[in-house]
Amino acid sequence: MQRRPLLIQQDRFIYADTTHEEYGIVRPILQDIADLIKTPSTTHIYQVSEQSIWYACEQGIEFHQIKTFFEQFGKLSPPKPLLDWMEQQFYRFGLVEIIQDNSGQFCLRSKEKGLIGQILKNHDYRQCPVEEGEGVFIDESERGWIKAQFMAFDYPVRDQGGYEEGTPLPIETLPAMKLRSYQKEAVEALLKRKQTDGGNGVIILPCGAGKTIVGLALMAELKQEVLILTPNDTSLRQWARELMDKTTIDSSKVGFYSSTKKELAPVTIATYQMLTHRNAKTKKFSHLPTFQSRKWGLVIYDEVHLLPAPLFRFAASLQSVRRVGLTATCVREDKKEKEIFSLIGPKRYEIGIQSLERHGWLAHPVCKEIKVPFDEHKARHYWESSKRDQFRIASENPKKLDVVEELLKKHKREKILIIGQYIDQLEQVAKRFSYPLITGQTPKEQREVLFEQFRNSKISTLILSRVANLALDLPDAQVGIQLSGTFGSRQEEAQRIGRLLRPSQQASVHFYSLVTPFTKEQERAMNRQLFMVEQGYEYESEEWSS
DNA sequence: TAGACAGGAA
DNA sequence: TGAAATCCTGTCTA
Repeated sequence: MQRRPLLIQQDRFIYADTTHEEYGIVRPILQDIADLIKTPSTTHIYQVSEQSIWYACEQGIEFHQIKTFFEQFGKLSPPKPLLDWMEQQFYRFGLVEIIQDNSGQFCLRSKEKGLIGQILKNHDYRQCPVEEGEGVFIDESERGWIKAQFMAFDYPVRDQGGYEEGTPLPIETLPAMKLRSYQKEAVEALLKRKQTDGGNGVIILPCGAGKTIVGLALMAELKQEVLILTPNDTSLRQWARELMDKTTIDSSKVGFYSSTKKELAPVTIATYQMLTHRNAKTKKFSHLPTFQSRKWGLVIYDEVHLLPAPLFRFAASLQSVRRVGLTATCVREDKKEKEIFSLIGPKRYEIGIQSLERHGWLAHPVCKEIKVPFDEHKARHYWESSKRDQFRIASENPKKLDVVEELLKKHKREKILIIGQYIDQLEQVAKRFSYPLITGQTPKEQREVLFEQFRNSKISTLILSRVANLALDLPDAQVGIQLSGTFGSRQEEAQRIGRLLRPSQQASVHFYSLVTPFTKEQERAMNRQLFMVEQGYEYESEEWSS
């Protein structure tokens, strides 16, 4: 009993001993049923959540299998309350369904009597006959709303209502576009159960793994009109470019719907903000109705983790349309994860950096955390400052610049990106090392010029503010130096490392994270690093001394 | 008709 | 927790 790797607690936390010989066996299973929360030294702390269990259900895992797993690898026998709670979650999954009967009417049915009335209080629905439990007829347009209501009470509804077909659109991918094996798998995972609940969901692929390609392949499979929603202008253009390059579609069939142009076309690419915009006086959505007027066969939510809350209503109104969310990061940190689960769909496909690296599609990342202590003067300043200012003071630790100097020397033949969060700090770096700095203030043309020079190796090093997080047109680099980061989001880390990992001739790339030890910044940095740990990599830690 | 810029939003 | 970036609309200029 004693020599087992897992400590399973009643509070849904699981402590895994990473030095244990069996950790390699339990890790993949843990990742299927729980979320990684913290990684202090030789322990990985996981947490079981409602969604992590539903995901397991989705994968076809059964309750008794988890129970056996816990019994086999737990130091102690698993706590009964936890098992009961988990069993309850398994029971909830699939308890409520939406189906379409032979006459085309939608029916919401529950295996448990009274549940529908309890959740949809004050709403009268006509009873519909079911073999077990109870059922009511609902209107097609209510599907999204109803699913969201049930989700609010932790009942995930299995939507088997199928889809309406969109307006046909002839589109093929060009022969030159070869799908990689995992891209093919992703497309199949999404479409495998076309008629029921298989045409929607989330696909998780690391940056640089070709999410757009998966989108194009889906379009070519379905051959119906498409609405593509993206977070910004750059990815808007990116989608258009890829469509032109890799499919048979004519540019007259592709429309931009953004601040400058407002075209609706068989393939329409719009920004999220466009859809969320409200009229200042009437408070009504300015553009939503326009989008609802067309018969889409597919809606693609690019970077679905950025889906803004007001858009959930739009998403809810489009439940009869096939939809796919594309993202590079686990959506699960987001408080809105449940809405994405119920309105876009469950995770259908995920592949990690490690498997892509093994096939040579991504470079091998070497991540190092360098601890840069304050000098005495700054240390005093830090401790005397208010809690509010401490994070920034630690982030802007001037000693970090000395480390940057060392790193620049060490990697002088490689292309380097220096990334930071505070403009003041970045300006200091730019001044000291005489490299160009790009911030949100930098005009677009100037950015492009600098990117081009960097690509041609005319400049070896660029200094970037948060513009780096989502800018798709940023060229490849082999070294990333993170001076400071935001309040510990894995997403940010994912984007920044992903930036470097884009397929390149380089076998490995280096990512350095500069952190002031024993400060607020270090706590946050630990959370950010979870991203790579989750992906199966470890950060090496190093103390810097001058 | 296009672009530049200010101001507001989330 | 807070700073920075982005996108939208409307207005002005050429």
